[in-house]
Amino acid sequence: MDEGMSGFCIKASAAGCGGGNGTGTKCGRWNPTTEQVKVLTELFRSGLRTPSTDQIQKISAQLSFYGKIESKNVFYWFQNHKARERQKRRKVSISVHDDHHNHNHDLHHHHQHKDFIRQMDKISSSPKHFLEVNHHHHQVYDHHQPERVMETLQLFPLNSFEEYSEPEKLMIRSMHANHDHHPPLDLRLSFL
Amino acid sequence: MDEGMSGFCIKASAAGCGGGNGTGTKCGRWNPTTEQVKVLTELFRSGLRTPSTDQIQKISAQLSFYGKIESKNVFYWFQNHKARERQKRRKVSISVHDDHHNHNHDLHHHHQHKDFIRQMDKISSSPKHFLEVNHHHHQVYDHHQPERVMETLQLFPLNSFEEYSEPEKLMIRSMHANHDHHPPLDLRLSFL
DNA sequence: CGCGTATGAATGAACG
DNA sequence: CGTTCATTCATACGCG
Repeated sequence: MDEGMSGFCIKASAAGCGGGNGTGTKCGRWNPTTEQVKVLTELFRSGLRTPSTDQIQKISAQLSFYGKIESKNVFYWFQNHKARERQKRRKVSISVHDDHHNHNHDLHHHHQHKDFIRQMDKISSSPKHFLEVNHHHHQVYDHHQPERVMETLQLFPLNSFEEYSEPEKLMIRSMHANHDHHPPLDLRLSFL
Repeated sequence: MDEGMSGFCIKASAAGCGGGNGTGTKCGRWNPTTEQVKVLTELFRSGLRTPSTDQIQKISAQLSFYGKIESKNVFYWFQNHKARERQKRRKVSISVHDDHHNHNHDLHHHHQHKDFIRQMDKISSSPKHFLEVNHHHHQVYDHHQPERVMETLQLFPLNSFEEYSEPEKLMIRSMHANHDHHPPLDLRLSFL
């Protein structure tokens, strides 16, 4: 995943931040200024927890006055702040009422989705090699599909058998019943 | 994605969760190996976005060769990858443009596209409903604060430049309503 | 100077 | 599906 590629900029590219002025602007990750933090904190304290897109953009635009910032930084900031508050809070609450040992939680599995996921587990965790993922034309209502290839990709040095034909794995897009009956296409990852 | 695909990897993903529990490896959640990620990414790149049940099972069966994996992991992976790609693209935001005070240097910028991509904004939340700066109700966790956030919060002494007028990349995408060119909403942090 | 902590960033899992 | 939650990874920073 190119874009998903993440984590960190490789050091080599470190210079690219603000233009490489050597003033210590590191490009690795956003480092909020105290003013930025102050504003964000104040917004948070004012009750804002999950800003919308517009809010995020406005906020980051404003905060850019104090220094380099991107909207994703604002997004992450709120996500993290909220999460950590909850996290800390949770520790406290655990000790608060640590009773319930017999929690008869009526986990209402109220939707197929969950059931579906539930069923889905365990099905294929055994080391079976050999696959033919057939993939015919998946109807794409998605916008661009650069390449609708994936015609013959094989994932491994095929050598094995596999038998997953249980009748109970009818899930996934159960809502759509979008079943592709094994499309006669086996994908082959040649590069592997 | 873990460790960098740039080679130096950091965390050698836990090897064995499935085999035996002896190693005390915490198997809280699936941690894909780089090979698994590579395959999944390749499939995605090949155009696969919403694999069918059968495809999911086949894929996970194959990927199990590289390590523990369940079908639902594959399912979620595609869901997330698809969603995040869209999300990323959807949030083309403004902050990428100038850095007011710091608009110097335009030397050197030859980053690998990787780095370049990083510069782009991404992520944030998108409004499902018409939004106001005011968020109505949200999760169960936060429902204390006076839910009236800043109707009019401005983050600075309003002398800062509002250079939203860059016709170039300024197409903040807002899928729903809520655009009067300038939402009558300008944040004002009175307390600052 | 080497750690422990705070926090930015990423992503698996799940909800509505 | 888009959004949100939870957990983890990576790193900047401060302490001793």
